[in-house]
Amino acid sequence: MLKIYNTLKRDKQEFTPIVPNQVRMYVCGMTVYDYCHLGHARVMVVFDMVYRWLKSSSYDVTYVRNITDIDDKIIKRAAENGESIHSLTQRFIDAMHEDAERLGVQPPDHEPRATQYVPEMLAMIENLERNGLAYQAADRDVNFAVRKFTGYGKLSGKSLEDLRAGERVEVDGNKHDPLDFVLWKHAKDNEPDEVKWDSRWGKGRPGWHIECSAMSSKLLGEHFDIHGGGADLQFPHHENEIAQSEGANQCQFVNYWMHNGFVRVDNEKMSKSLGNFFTIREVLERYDPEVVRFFILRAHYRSPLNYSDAHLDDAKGALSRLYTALKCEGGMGKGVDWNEPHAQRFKVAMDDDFNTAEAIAVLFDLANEVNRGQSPQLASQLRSLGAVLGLLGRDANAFLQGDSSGDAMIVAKILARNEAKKARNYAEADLIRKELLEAGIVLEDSAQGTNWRRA
RNA sequence: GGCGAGAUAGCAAAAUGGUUAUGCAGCGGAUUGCAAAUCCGCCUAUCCCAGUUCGAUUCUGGGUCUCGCCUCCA
Repeated sequence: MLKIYNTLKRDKQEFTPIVPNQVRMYVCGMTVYDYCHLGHARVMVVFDMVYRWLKSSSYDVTYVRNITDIDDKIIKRAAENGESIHSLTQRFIDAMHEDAERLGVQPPDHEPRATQYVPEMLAMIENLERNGLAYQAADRDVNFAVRKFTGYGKLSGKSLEDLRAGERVEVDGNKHDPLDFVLWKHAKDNEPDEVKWDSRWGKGRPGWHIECSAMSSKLLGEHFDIHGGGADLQFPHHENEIAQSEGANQCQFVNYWMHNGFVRVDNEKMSKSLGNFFTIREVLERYDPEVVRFFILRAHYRSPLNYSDAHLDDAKGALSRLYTALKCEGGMGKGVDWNEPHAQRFKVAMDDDFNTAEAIAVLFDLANEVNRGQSPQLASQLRSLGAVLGLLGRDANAFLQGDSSGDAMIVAKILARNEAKKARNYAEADLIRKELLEAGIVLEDSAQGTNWRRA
């Protein structure tokens, strides 16, 4: 029985889908005005893992991850670049897809873009206005009246009083309450036509939060199972989504809220505003994408994850151990035998709020068994369990030898060394091995011959 | 200031009211021409102070420290 930590209840709960055997899941994706960084990689990988586990558990899953392709930063960046909004966002959407694919992230079932759902957003805002929860202010922005929605703060555990006491909310004279947030931004003269849509409140563009409410209810229905995103979206974004969706549709919005922890650098949140981020592509220049995926999944999704080269080096070594065990596999994985003890432990771990750290520990125990008995069956099991997490999909040597440029030279050196060994010229043999080691090539002699891998 | 999360061995990271986490690193042994890989064995741990308990790293209370949200953020 799957249990999920539900932010809404602050507790692990048994997962019961609204419709038996079906799961509808929405995850907040990226705002596309720049390359994705490692924090974005974590969201994509974590919810990809959730998606895979749900499917592996025989659920029929509909997974939606949106793309925010209209917002202040996008407008600003496009203006700076002297390029159109569409050209800018398309460029970074393409880059995001490239990054995601390299990290082994499966495409969601739907990837809606905000700009394609403006009519749905306007319809929702009309609903809110009809229900007395939205108003057009003097500056012609349409705002959500936070005070009119009972239950505001139930996700983030904040009360309106607490929030007001914060005094960090900038006072906007046009809002009835400083905490009211914008649903529809009135068009400014200096903005390009590309970001202006007609509406009964005048030309304008959507606020940030409304897109997720509109797109999720359009694609998944007004009431669905799982909504996820980074922990920083809990407030205000997800809180506001709840207010909008429940305010407009008059029914429960989401049953289970999931939030993943941050990627940190030197114990600090990795973020664009702090400037301490590494883009996915920067990291992938130096590390194998599977190492990065493994690094992310080795921690529990709700825990903080410190990024450093040392930690990625460590992950690389650990993943190499798993691939080394795979060398004795006969064919490729034949599917998981769920009755096998390791698979059962794996399942228990995954069903316990997606405890991938524990599940991966089981993989290492299994690798040890494989190595002890040189069992192709268990090796196949290891590969198949890895596949459930989107790991261990490659040929063992392909992973261990990595970039195969220079293969011919390596093979030639190994042949020369074997000749020297045959002639009992160990000084020469060791010299060749040392040379290769300095080039990052480690040799492994065995009864079957000499194998090599990259250090 | 308000609200929330967390402190586990050299590093990383799970779990648990009593019994091996796991990976990397380290130490000893097997194997090897020597190595590497692998196997066997070992070493390091639960922030501090009270309380509950036969027994707490785990539960409760207090403290210290760290991180996050309260402003755009995955």
